[in-house]
Amino acid sequence: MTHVYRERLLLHVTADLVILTIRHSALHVLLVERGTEPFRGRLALPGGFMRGDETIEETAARELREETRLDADALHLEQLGVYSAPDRDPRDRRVVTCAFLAIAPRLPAPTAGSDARDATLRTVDPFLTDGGSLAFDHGRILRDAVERARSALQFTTVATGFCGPEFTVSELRGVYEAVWGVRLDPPNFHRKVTEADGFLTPTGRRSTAQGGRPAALYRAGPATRLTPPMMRPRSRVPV
Amino acid sequence: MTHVYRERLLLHVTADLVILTIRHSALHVLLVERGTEPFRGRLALPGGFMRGDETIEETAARELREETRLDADALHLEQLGVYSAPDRDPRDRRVVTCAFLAIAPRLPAPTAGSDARDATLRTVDPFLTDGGSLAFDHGRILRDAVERARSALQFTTVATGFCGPEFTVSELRGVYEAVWGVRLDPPNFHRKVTEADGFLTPTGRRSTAQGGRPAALYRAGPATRLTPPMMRPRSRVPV
DNA sequence: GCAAAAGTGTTTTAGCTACACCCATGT
DNA sequence: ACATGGGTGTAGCTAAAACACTTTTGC
Repeated sequence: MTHVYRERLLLHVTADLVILTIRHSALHVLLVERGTEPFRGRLALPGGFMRGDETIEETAARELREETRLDADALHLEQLGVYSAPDRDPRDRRVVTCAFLAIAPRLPAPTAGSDARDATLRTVDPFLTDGGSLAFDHGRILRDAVERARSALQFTTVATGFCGPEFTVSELRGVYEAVWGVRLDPPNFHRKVTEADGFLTPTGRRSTAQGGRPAALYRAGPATRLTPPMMRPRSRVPV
Repeated sequence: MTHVYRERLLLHVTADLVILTIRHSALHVLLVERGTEPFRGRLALPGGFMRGDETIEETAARELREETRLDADALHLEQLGVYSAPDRDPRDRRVVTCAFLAIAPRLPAPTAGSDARDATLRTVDPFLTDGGSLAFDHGRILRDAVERARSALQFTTVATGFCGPEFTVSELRGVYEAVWGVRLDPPNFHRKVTEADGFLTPTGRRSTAQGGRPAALYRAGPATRLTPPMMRPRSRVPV
Protein backbone atom coordinates (compact mmCIF):
# COMPACT_ATOMS: atom_id res chain seq x y z
CA MET A 1 0.00 0.00 0.00
CA THR A 2 2.99 2.22 -0.49
CA HIS A 3 2.60 2.83 -4.21
CA VAL A 4 1.08 5.56 -6.27
CA TYR A 5 -2.33 5.20 -7.74
CA ARG A 6 -1.35 4.90 -11.40
CA GLU A 7 0.38 1.59 -10.74
CA ARG A 8 -2.80 0.01 -9.42
CA LEU A 9 -4.48 -2.57 -11.55
CA LEU A 10 -8.19 -3.27 -11.70
CA LEU A 11 -9.10 -6.91 -11.79
CA HIS A 12 -12.07 -9.21 -12.11
CA VAL A 13 -12.16 -11.69 -9.25
CA THR A 14 -13.97 -15.01 -9.49
CA ALA A 15 -14.62 -17.75 -6.98
CA ASP A 16 -14.16 -21.20 -8.50
CA LEU A 17 -15.43 -24.24 -6.65
CA VAL A 18 -14.00 -27.71 -6.36
CA ILE A 19 -17.06 -29.56 -5.07
CA LEU A 20 -15.98 -33.03 -4.04
CA THR A 21 -18.34 -35.87 -3.22
CA ILE A 22 -18.27 -39.64 -3.15
CA ARG A 23 -20.30 -41.87 -5.45
CA HIS A 24 -19.92 -45.60 -5.86
CA SER A 25 -16.88 -45.58 -3.54
CA ALA A 26 -14.99 -43.15 -5.78
CA LEU A 27 -14.13 -39.49 -5.35
CA HIS A 28 -16.10 -37.31 -7.77
CA VAL A 29 -15.97 -33.63 -8.66
CA LEU A 30 -18.77 -31.45 -10.01
CA LEU A 31 -17.90 -30.00 -13.42
CA VAL A 32 -19.82 -27.88 -15.90
CA GLU A 33 -19.53 -27.76 -19.66
CA ARG A 34 -18.70 -24.26 -20.81
CA GLY A 35 -21.26 -22.67 -23.10
CA THR A 36 -19.19 -19.64 -24.07
CA GLU A 37 -15.68 -18.84 -25.24
CA PRO A 38 -13.00 -19.23 -24.17
CA PHE A 39 -12.86 -23.03 -23.83
CA ARG A 40 -16.41 -23.42 -25.17
CA GLY A 41 -17.49 -27.04 -24.84
CA ARG A 42 -14.72 -27.93 -22.41
CA LEU A 43 -15.30 -29.01 -18.84
CA ALA A 44 -14.59 -26.50 -16.11
CA LEU A 45 -15.07 -25.90 -12.42
CA PRO A 46 -18.22 -24.01 -11.51
CA GLY A 47 -17.60 -20.45 -10.47
CA GLY A 48 -18.69 -16.89 -10.81
CA PHE A 49 -17.68 -13.29 -10.48
CA MET A 50 -17.57 -11.49 -7.19
CA ARG A 51 -20.23 -8.79 -6.85
CA GLY A 52 -20.30 -5.58 -4.89
CA ASP A 53 -21.01 -5.75 -1.15
CA GLU A 54 -20.04 -9.41 -1.16
CA THR A 55 -17.06 -11.19 0.36
CA ILE A 56 -15.37 -13.84 -1.74
CA GLU A 57 -16.78 -16.43 0.67
CA GLU A 58 -20.29 -15.15 -0.10
CA THR A 59 -19.57 -15.42 -3.81
CA ALA A 60 -18.49 -19.02 -3.29
CA ALA A 61 -21.54 -19.78 -1.17
CA ARG A 62 -23.83 -18.28 -3.80
CA GLU A 63 -22.30 -20.38 -6.57
CA LEU A 64 -22.48 -23.47 -4.40
CA ARG A 65 -26.17 -22.89 -3.79
CA GLU A 66 -26.81 -22.36 -7.48
CA GLU A 67 -24.94 -25.50 -8.50
CA THR A 68 -26.02 -27.91 -5.81
CA ARG A 69 -29.00 -26.36 -3.98
CA LEU A 70 -26.92 -26.88 -0.86
CA ASP A 71 -26.49 -24.29 1.83
CA ALA A 72 -22.89 -23.29 2.47
CA ASP A 73 -23.52 -23.12 6.23
CA ALA A 74 -24.14 -26.84 6.22
CA LEU A 75 -21.01 -27.69 4.25
CA HIS A 76 -17.31 -27.55 4.68
CA LEU A 77 -16.14 -24.71 2.43
CA GLU A 78 -12.54 -23.51 2.63
CA GLN A 79 -10.26 -21.34 0.58
CA LEU A 80 -7.64 -23.14 -1.45
CA GLY A 81 -5.74 -20.18 -2.81
CA VAL A 82 -5.47 -17.52 -5.46
CA TYR A 83 -4.58 -18.39 -9.04
CA SER A 84 -3.37 -15.29 -10.79
CA ALA A 85 -1.11 -16.12 -13.73
CA PRO A 86 -1.69 -13.31 -16.23
CA ASP A 87 -2.28 -15.75 -19.09
CA ARG A 88 -4.69 -18.06 -17.29
CA ASP A 89 -7.60 -16.59 -19.27
CA PRO A 90 -6.48 -16.28 -22.91
CA ARG A 91 -9.01 -13.53 -23.60
CA ASP A 92 -8.73 -11.35 -20.53
CA ARG A 93 -5.52 -10.96 -18.59
CA ARG A 94 -7.34 -9.29 -15.75
CA VAL A 95 -9.19 -12.26 -14.25
CA VAL A 96 -7.84 -13.79 -11.06
CA THR A 97 -9.65 -16.53 -9.19
CA CYS A 98 -9.87 -17.61 -5.61
CA ALA A 99 -10.43 -21.36 -5.54
CA PHE A 100 -12.52 -23.04 -2.85
CA LEU A 101 -12.77 -26.61 -1.70
CA ALA A 102 -16.29 -27.79 -0.87
CA ILE A 103 -17.00 -31.17 0.67
CA ALA A 104 -20.49 -32.42 -0.07
CA PRO A 105 -22.48 -35.43 1.10
CA ARG A 106 -23.88 -37.76 -1.52
CA LEU A 107 -25.28 -35.34 -4.09
CA PRO A 108 -28.40 -36.04 -6.09
CA ALA A 109 -27.61 -36.31 -9.79
CA PRO A 110 -27.48 -32.76 -11.12
CA THR A 111 -30.96 -31.84 -12.27
CA ALA A 112 -31.66 -30.55 -15.73
CA GLY A 113 -33.53 -27.29 -15.78
CA SER A 114 -31.70 -25.74 -12.89
CA ASP A 115 -28.97 -23.19 -13.17
CA ALA A 116 -26.63 -26.14 -13.18
CA ARG A 117 -28.33 -27.60 -16.26
CA ASP A 118 -25.03 -28.74 -17.74
CA ALA A 119 -23.38 -29.94 -14.53
CA THR A 120 -21.98 -33.46 -14.23
CA LEU A 121 -20.25 -35.46 -11.56
CA ARG A 122 -17.01 -37.06 -12.77
CA THR A 123 -14.46 -39.24 -11.05
CA VAL A 124 -11.39 -37.17 -10.28
CA ASP A 125 -8.81 -39.76 -11.32
CA PRO A 126 -8.53 -38.95 -15.05
CA PHE A 127 -7.99 -35.27 -14.27
CA LEU A 128 -5.23 -35.94 -11.77
CA THR A 129 -2.99 -37.53 -14.37
CA ASP A 130 -4.23 -35.53 -17.38
CA GLY A 131 -4.81 -32.04 -15.99
CA GLY A 132 -4.80 -30.46 -19.42
CA SER A 133 -8.31 -31.51 -20.36
CA LEU A 134 -10.04 -28.96 -18.13
CA ALA A 135 -10.54 -25.32 -19.08
CA PHE A 136 -8.24 -22.57 -17.79
CA ASP A 137 -5.90 -23.73 -15.03
CA HIS A 138 -8.66 -25.83 -13.50
CA GLY A 139 -6.66 -29.05 -13.80
CA ARG A 140 -4.05 -27.54 -11.54
CA ILE A 141 -6.69 -26.27 -9.12
CA LEU A 142 -8.36 -29.69 -8.98
CA ARG A 143 -5.05 -31.41 -8.24
CA ASP A 144 -4.34 -28.94 -5.47
CA ALA A 145 -7.85 -29.46 -4.08
CA VAL A 146 -7.53 -33.24 -3.97
CA GLU A 147 -4.15 -32.95 -2.31
CA ARG A 148 -5.68 -30.59 0.26
CA ALA A 149 -8.57 -32.96 0.90
CA ARG A 150 -6.19 -35.91 1.35
CA SER A 151 -4.19 -33.95 3.86
CA ALA A 152 -7.28 -32.61 5.64
CA LEU A 153 -8.53 -36.13 6.28
CA GLN A 154 -5.39 -36.81 8.27
CA PHE A 155 -5.59 -33.89 10.64
CA THR A 156 -9.22 -32.77 10.75
CA THR A 157 -12.68 -34.29 11.05
CA VAL A 158 -13.93 -33.09 7.64
CA ALA A 159 -14.39 -36.66 6.40
CA THR A 160 -17.80 -36.64 8.06
CA GLY A 161 -18.76 -33.92 5.56
CA PHE A 162 -18.83 -36.57 2.83
CA CYS A 163 -21.44 -38.54 4.78
CA GLY A 164 -25.09 -37.77 5.37
CA PRO A 165 -26.44 -36.52 8.70
CA GLU A 166 -26.24 -40.04 10.12
CA PHE A 167 -23.71 -42.59 8.99
CA THR A 168 -21.96 -45.80 9.95
CA VAL A 169 -18.28 -46.34 10.69
CA SER A 170 -18.05 -48.36 7.47
CA GLU A 171 -19.37 -45.46 5.47
CA LEU A 172 -16.79 -43.18 7.04
CA ARG A 173 -14.07 -45.70 6.32
CA GLY A 174 -15.26 -45.75 2.72
CA VAL A 175 -14.60 -42.00 2.59
CA TYR A 176 -11.00 -42.44 3.68
CA GLU A 177 -10.51 -45.32 1.28
CA ALA A 178 -11.96 -43.40 -1.65
CA VAL A 179 -10.04 -40.19 -1.03
CA TRP A 180 -6.73 -41.84 -0.18
CA GLY A 181 -7.06 -44.72 -2.61
CA VAL A 182 -6.10 -47.35 -0.06
CA ARG A 183 -7.73 -50.12 1.93
CA LEU A 184 -7.85 -49.67 5.69
CA ASP A 185 -8.17 -52.36 8.32
CA PRO A 186 -11.82 -52.26 9.49
CA PRO A 187 -11.27 -53.22 13.14
CA ASN A 188 -8.48 -50.72 13.70
CA PHE A 189 -10.32 -47.97 11.87
CA HIS A 190 -13.39 -48.58 14.02
CA ARG A 191 -11.42 -48.25 17.23
CA LYS A 192 -9.55 -45.17 16.05
CA VAL A 193 -12.60 -43.12 15.08
CA THR A 194 -14.87 -44.19 17.91
CA GLU A 195 -12.18 -43.44 20.50
CA ALA A 196 -11.06 -40.12 18.97
CA ASP A 197 -12.46 -37.45 21.23
CA GLY A 198 -15.33 -35.52 19.65
CA PHE A 199 -15.08 -37.12 16.20
CA LEU A 200 -18.29 -39.16 16.36
CA THR A 201 -21.45 -38.80 18.42
CA PRO A 202 -23.47 -42.01 18.80
CA THR A 203 -27.12 -41.67 17.96
CA GLY A 204 -28.11 -44.93 19.62
CA ARG A 205 -29.79 -45.99 16.40
CA ARG A 206 -28.69 -48.75 14.03
CA SER A 207 -28.61 -48.98 10.28
CA THR A 208 -30.80 -51.41 8.41
CA ALA A 209 -28.39 -54.17 7.65
CA GLN A 210 -27.25 -54.87 4.12
CA GLY A 211 -25.78 -58.31 4.21
CA GLY A 212 -24.52 -58.44 7.75
CA ARG A 213 -24.94 -57.26 11.29
CA PRO A 214 -26.60 -53.81 11.52
CA ALA A 215 -24.08 -51.05 12.20
CA ALA A 216 -24.39 -48.32 14.80
CA LEU A 217 -25.28 -44.88 13.45
CA TYR A 218 -23.30 -41.78 14.35
CA ARG A 219 -23.46 -38.05 13.78
CA ALA A 220 -20.47 -35.75 13.27
CA GLY A 221 -19.07 -34.80 16.67
CA PRO A 222 -18.05 -31.35 17.90
CA ALA A 223 -14.30 -31.72 17.27
CA THR A 224 -12.76 -30.12 14.22
CA ARG A 225 -9.13 -31.21 14.74
CA LEU A 226 -8.37 -34.92 14.84
CA THR A 227 -5.85 -35.64 17.57
CA PRO A 228 -3.84 -37.74 17.27
CA PRO A 229 -3.98 -37.55 13.47
CA MET A 230 -5.11 -40.44 11.29
CA MET A 231 -1.89 -41.45 9.66
CA ARG A 232 -2.09 -42.20 5.95
CA PRO A 233 -0.45 -45.51 5.10
CA ARG A 234 2.84 -44.99 3.26
CA SER A 235 2.05 -47.35 0.43
CA ARG A 236 -0.56 -50.03 0.26
CA VAL A 237 -2.43 -52.19 -2.15
CA PRO A 238 -4.46 -49.70 -4.21
CA VAL A 239 -8.22 -50.25 -4.26
CA MET B 1 -18.17 -17.69 -15.05
CA THR B 2 -21.81 -18.02 -15.98
CA HIS B 3 -22.86 -14.46 -15.36
CA VAL B 4 -23.32 -11.46 -17.60
CA TYR B 5 -20.74 -8.78 -17.81
CA ARG B 6 -22.60 -6.00 -16.03
CA GLU B 7 -22.52 -7.95 -12.79
CA ARG B 8 -18.75 -8.08 -12.79
CA LEU B 9 -16.92 -5.97 -10.29
CA LEU B 10 -13.50 -4.42 -10.80
CA LEU B 11 -11.24 -4.63 -7.79
CA HIS B 12 -7.85 -3.55 -6.59
CA VAL B 13 -5.84 -6.51 -5.34
CA THR B 14 -2.99 -6.17 -2.87
CA ALA B 15 -0.52 -8.65 -1.47
CA ASP B 16 0.03 -8.13 2.26
CA LEU B 17 2.95 -9.83 3.96
CA VAL B 18 3.25 -11.33 7.40
CA ILE B 19 7.03 -11.54 7.69
CA LEU B 20 7.85 -13.55 10.77
CA THR B 21 11.28 -13.84 12.31
CA ILE B 22 12.77 -14.63 15.68
CA ARG B 23 14.71 -12.16 17.83
CA HIS B 24 15.77 -12.65 21.41
CA SER B 25 13.89 -15.97 21.54
CA ALA B 26 10.57 -14.31 20.68
CA LEU B 27 8.48 -14.38 17.53
CA HIS B 28 8.52 -10.99 15.78
CA VAL B 29 6.63 -9.56 12.84
CA LEU B 30 7.71 -6.79 10.48
CA LEU B 31 5.30 -3.84 10.58
CA VAL B 32 5.31 -0.44 8.95
CA GLU B 33 3.84 2.81 10.17
CA ARG B 34 1.34 4.14 7.68
CA GLY B 35 2.16 7.57 6.25
CA THR B 36 -1.18 8.14 4.53
CA GLU B 37 -4.85 7.86 5.26
CA PRO B 38 -6.67 5.71 6.04
CA PHE B 39 -5.12 4.61 9.36
CA ARG B 40 -2.36 7.24 9.09
CA GLY B 41 0.18 6.71 11.88
CA ARG B 42 -1.08 3.22 12.71
CA LEU B 43 0.98 0.07 12.31
CA ALA B 44 0.19 -2.17 9.36
CA LEU B 45 1.51 -5.16 7.47
CA PRO B 46 3.72 -4.30 4.51
CA GLY B 47 2.06 -4.82 1.18
CA GLY B 48 1.44 -3.41 -2.23
CA PHE B 49 -0.82 -3.45 -5.22
CA MET B 50 -0.63 -6.09 -7.88
CA ARG B 51 0.63 -4.79 -11.22
CA GLY B 52 -0.01 -5.92 -14.76
CA ASP B 53 1.82 -9.01 -16.06
CA GLU B 54 2.49 -10.07 -12.49
CA THR B 55 1.15 -12.97 -10.48
CA ILE B 56 0.14 -12.30 -6.90
CA GLU B 57 3.19 -14.33 -5.84
CA GLU B 58 5.40 -11.96 -7.79
CA THR B 59 3.74 -9.00 -6.10
CA ALA B 60 4.45 -10.57 -2.74
CA ALA B 61 8.07 -11.34 -3.70
CA ARG B 62 8.58 -7.78 -4.86
CA GLU B 63 7.25 -6.34 -1.62
CA LEU B 64 9.36 -8.76 0.36
CA ARG B 65 12.46 -7.63 -1.48
CA GLU B 66 11.63 -4.00 -0.92
CA GLU B 67 11.00 -4.46 2.79
CA THR B 68 13.77 -6.85 3.73
CA ARG B 69 16.26 -6.95 0.83
CA LEU B 70 15.68 -10.71 0.90
CA ASP B 71 15.08 -12.78 -2.19
CA ALA B 72 11.81 -14.68 -2.20
CA ASP B 73 13.48 -17.73 -3.76
CA ALA B 74 15.55 -18.11 -0.62
CA LEU B 75 12.58 -17.84 1.71
CA HIS B 76 9.50 -19.73 2.58
CA LEU B 77 6.60 -17.69 1.16
CA GLU B 78 3.10 -19.15 1.13
CA GLN B 79 -0.40 -17.87 0.57
CA LEU B 80 -2.54 -17.50 3.65
CA GLY B 81 -5.80 -16.51 2.02
CA VAL B 82 -7.96 -13.76 0.64
CA TYR B 83 -9.49 -11.10 2.89
CA SER B 84 -12.34 -9.46 1.09
CA ALA B 85 -14.84 -7.92 3.52
CA PRO B 86 -16.30 -4.94 1.65
CA ASP B 87 -15.66 -2.59 4.58
CA ARG B 88 -12.10 -3.64 5.31
CA ASP B 89 -10.84 -0.38 3.76
CA PRO B 90 -13.06 2.43 5.02
CA ARG B 91 -12.25 4.64 2.03
CA ASP B 92 -12.43 2.19 -0.85
CA ARG B 93 -14.74 -0.80 -0.84
CA ARG B 94 -12.98 -2.29 -3.82
CA VAL B 95 -9.70 -3.40 -2.26
CA VAL B 96 -9.23 -7.09 -1.54
CA THR B 97 -5.97 -8.52 -0.28
CA CYS B 98 -4.22 -11.82 -0.57
CA ALA B 99 -2.16 -12.35 2.57
CA PHE B 100 1.16 -14.19 2.53
CA LEU B 101 3.21 -15.78 5.26
CA ALA B 102 6.97 -15.27 4.95
CA ILE B 103 9.45 -16.98 7.23
CA ALA B 104 12.71 -15.10 7.54
CA PRO B 105 16.01 -15.89 9.26
CA ARG B 106 17.33 -13.39 11.77
CA LEU B 107 16.72 -10.07 10.04
CA PRO B 108 19.07 -7.14 10.38
CA ALA B 109 17.34 -4.21 12.08
CA PRO B 110 15.33 -2.41 9.38
CA THR B 111 17.60 0.24 7.89
CA ALA B 112 16.55 3.85 7.65
CA GLY B 113 16.76 5.30 4.17
CA SER B 114 15.50 2.22 2.37
CA ASP B 115 12.02 1.77 1.02
CA ALA B 116 11.26 0.26 4.40
CA ARG B 117 12.30 3.45 6.15
CA ASP B 118 9.51 3.18 8.69
CA ALA B 119 9.60 -0.59 9.22
CA THR B 120 9.96 -2.08 12.69
CA LEU B 121 10.11 -5.55 14.12
CA ARG B 122 7.63 -6.12 16.94
CA THR B 123 6.88 -9.11 19.09
CA VAL B 124 3.64 -10.68 17.94
CA ASP B 125 2.16 -11.33 21.38
CA PRO B 126 0.44 -7.96 21.99
CA PHE B 127 -1.30 -8.21 18.62
CA LEU B 128 -2.62 -11.71 19.22
CA THR B 129 -4.70 -10.61 22.20
CA ASP B 130 -5.37 -7.04 21.04
CA GLY B 131 -5.85 -7.38 17.30
CA GLY B 132 -7.60 -4.04 17.03
CA SER B 133 -4.46 -1.96 17.17
CA LEU B 134 -3.32 -2.73 13.63
CA ALA B 135 -4.69 -1.00 10.55
CA PHE B 136 -7.39 -2.57 8.37
CA ASP B 137 -8.05 -6.23 9.22
CA HIS B 138 -4.35 -6.83 9.73
CA GLY B 139 -4.83 -7.99 13.31
CA ARG B 140 -6.97 -10.82 12.02
CA ILE B 141 -4.47 -11.63 9.28
CA LEU B 142 -1.61 -11.69 11.78
CA ARG B 143 -3.50 -14.04 14.08
CA ASP B 144 -4.25 -16.36 11.15
CA ALA B 145 -0.59 -16.23 10.09
CA VAL B 146 0.71 -17.17 13.51
CA GLU B 147 -1.77 -20.00 13.73
CA ARG B 148 -0.64 -21.21 10.31
CA ALA B 149 3.01 -21.01 11.34
CA ARG B 150 2.32 -22.96 14.53
CA SER B 151 0.61 -25.65 12.53
CA ALA B 152 3.27 -25.70 9.82
CA LEU B 153 5.98 -26.41 12.38
CA GLN B 154 4.19 -29.62 13.26
CA PHE B 155 3.93 -31.09 9.79
CA THR B 156 6.64 -29.46 7.68
CA THR B 157 10.31 -28.59 7.91
CA VAL B 158 9.82 -24.80 7.57
CA ALA B 159 11.26 -24.19 11.03
CA THR B 160 14.72 -24.24 9.45
CA GLY B 161 13.65 -21.12 7.56
CA PHE B 162 13.90 -19.16 10.81
CA CYS B 163 17.56 -20.18 11.15
CA GLY B 164 20.57 -19.04 9.20
CA PRO B 165 22.28 -21.22 6.56
CA GLU B 166 23.98 -23.25 9.31
CA PHE B 167 22.49 -23.76 12.72
CA THR B 168 22.58 -25.93 15.81
CA VAL B 169 19.87 -28.21 17.14
CA SER B 170 19.46 -25.84 20.08
CA GLU B 171 18.80 -22.95 17.74
CA LEU B 172 16.15 -24.99 15.96
CA ARG B 173 14.61 -25.96 19.27
CA GLY B 174 14.53 -22.26 20.13
CA VAL B 175 12.40 -21.71 17.02
CA TYR B 176 9.83 -24.25 18.13
CA GLU B 177 9.81 -22.88 21.65
CA ALA B 178 9.37 -19.29 20.46
CA VAL B 179 6.61 -20.04 17.96
CA TRP B 180 4.72 -22.49 20.16
CA GLY B 181 5.38 -20.72 23.43
CA VAL B 182 6.41 -23.89 25.24
CA ARG B 183 9.57 -25.51 26.58
CA LEU B 184 10.66 -28.71 24.86
CA ASP B 185 12.83 -31.44 26.31
CA PRO B 186 16.30 -30.95 24.75
CA PRO B 187 17.34 -34.63 24.61
CA ASN B 188 14.12 -35.81 23.01
CA PHE B 189 14.03 -32.90 20.58
CA HIS B 190 17.58 -33.65 19.53
CA ARG B 191 16.76 -37.28 18.77
CA LYS B 192 13.56 -36.40 16.96
CA VAL B 193 15.05 -33.89 14.53
CA THR B 194 18.33 -35.66 13.88
CA GLU B 195 16.54 -38.94 13.16
CA ALA B 196 13.76 -37.42 11.02
CA ASP B 197 14.60 -38.34 7.45
CA GLY B 198 15.80 -35.37 5.40
CA PHE B 199 15.14 -32.71 8.04
CA LEU B 200 18.77 -31.90 8.85
CA THR B 201 22.00 -32.35 6.91
CA PRO B 202 25.15 -32.46 9.07
CA THR B 203 27.90 -30.12 7.96
CA GLY B 204 30.58 -31.81 10.03
CA ARG B 205 31.43 -28.45 11.55
CA ARG B 206 30.81 -27.33 15.14
CA SER B 207 29.65 -24.07 16.58
CA THR B 208 31.91 -21.96 18.75
CA ALA B 209 30.67 -22.78 22.20
CA GLN B 210 28.86 -20.23 24.30
CA GLY B 211 28.98 -21.53 27.82
CA GLY B 212 29.02 -25.24 27.13
CA ARG B 213 30.05 -28.00 24.82
CA PRO B 214 30.20 -26.90 21.15
CA ALA B 215 27.20 -28.05 19.15
CA ALA B 216 27.21 -29.72 15.76
CA LEU B 217 26.16 -27.50 12.86
CA TYR B 218 23.48 -28.54 10.38
CA ARG B 219 21.97 -27.27 7.17
CA ALA B 220 18.32 -27.62 6.15
CA GLY B 221 17.79 -31.04 4.63
CA PRO B 222 15.92 -31.92 1.43
CA ALA B 223 12.64 -32.96 3.08
CA THR B 224 9.70 -30.59 3.10
CA ARG B 225 7.19 -32.75 4.99
CA LEU B 226 8.05 -33.85 8.51
CA THR B 227 7.00 -37.46 8.99
CA PRO B 228 6.04 -38.43 11.57
CA PRO B 229 4.90 -34.97 12.63
CA MET B 230 6.35 -33.10 15.60
CA MET B 231 3.45 -33.15 17.99
CA ARG B 232 2.78 -29.93 19.82
CA PRO B 233 2.45 -30.49 23.57
CA ARG B 234 -1.17 -30.16 24.68
CA SER B 235 -0.45 -27.73 27.49
CA ARG B 236 2.82 -27.02 29.17
CA VAL B 237 4.51 -24.52 31.34
CA PRO B 238 4.59 -21.36 29.20
CA VAL B 239 8.03 -19.88 28.54
C1' DG C 1 37.14 -28.01 39.78
C1' DC C 2 32.71 -26.06 38.49
C1' DA C 3 29.04 -24.31 35.54
C1' DA C 4 26.71 -24.79 31.34
C1' DA C 5 25.16 -26.59 27.30
C1' DA C 6 25.42 -30.88 24.06
C1' DG C 7 24.30 -35.23 23.50
C1' DT C 8 23.35 -40.52 24.80
C1' DG C 9 21.01 -44.32 27.37
C1' DT C 10 17.22 -46.35 29.61
C1' DT C 11 12.70 -47.10 31.38
C1' DT C 12 7.95 -46.47 30.85
C1' DT C 13 3.85 -45.59 28.35
C1' DA C 14 0.76 -44.64 24.41
C1' DG C 15 -0.74 -45.70 20.08
C1' DC C 16 -0.73 -48.43 16.06
C1' DT C 17 -0.63 -53.04 13.22
C1' DA C 18 -1.98 -57.45 12.40
C1' DC C 19 -5.04 -60.77 12.90
C1' DA C 20 -7.88 -64.12 15.63
C1' DC C 21 -12.32 -64.35 17.00
C1' DC C 22 -17.18 -63.47 18.35
C1' DC C 23 -21.84 -60.96 17.07
C1' DA C 24 -26.19 -60.07 14.61
C1' DT C 25 -28.52 -59.97 10.75
C1' DG C 26 -30.51 -61.80 5.78
C1' DT C 27 -31.24 -65.70 2.93
C1' DA D 1 -26.89 -73.45 8.25
C1' DC D 2 -23.95 -70.15 6.40
C1' DA D 3 -22.54 -65.94 4.22
C1' DT D 4 -21.74 -61.17 5.24
C1' DG D 5 -20.35 -57.36 7.25
C1' DG D 6 -19.99 -55.24 12.43
C1' DG D 7 -17.36 -55.14 16.20
C1' DT D 8 -13.95 -56.75 20.28
C1' DG D 9 -9.60 -58.88 22.17
C1' DT D 10 -4.92 -59.28 22.25
C1' DA D 11 0.01 -59.78 21.27
C1' DG D 12 3.82 -57.35 19.35
C1' DC D 13 5.94 -53.32 17.60
C1' DT D 14 7.28 -48.36 17.25
C1' DA D 15 7.56 -43.89 18.77
C1' DA D 16 7.38 -40.59 22.23
C1' DA D 17 7.95 -38.86 27.27
C1' DA D 18 10.57 -38.56 31.31
C1' DC D 19 14.78 -38.25 33.22
C1' DA D 20 19.40 -40.10 34.66
C1' DC D 21 23.80 -39.63 33.08
C1' DT D 22 28.08 -38.71 30.25
C1' DT D 23 30.74 -35.33 27.20
C1' DT D 24 33.05 -31.08 26.05
C1' DT D 25 33.79 -26.65 26.34
C1' DG D 26 34.85 -21.70 29.17
C1' DC D 27 36.21 -19.75 33.37
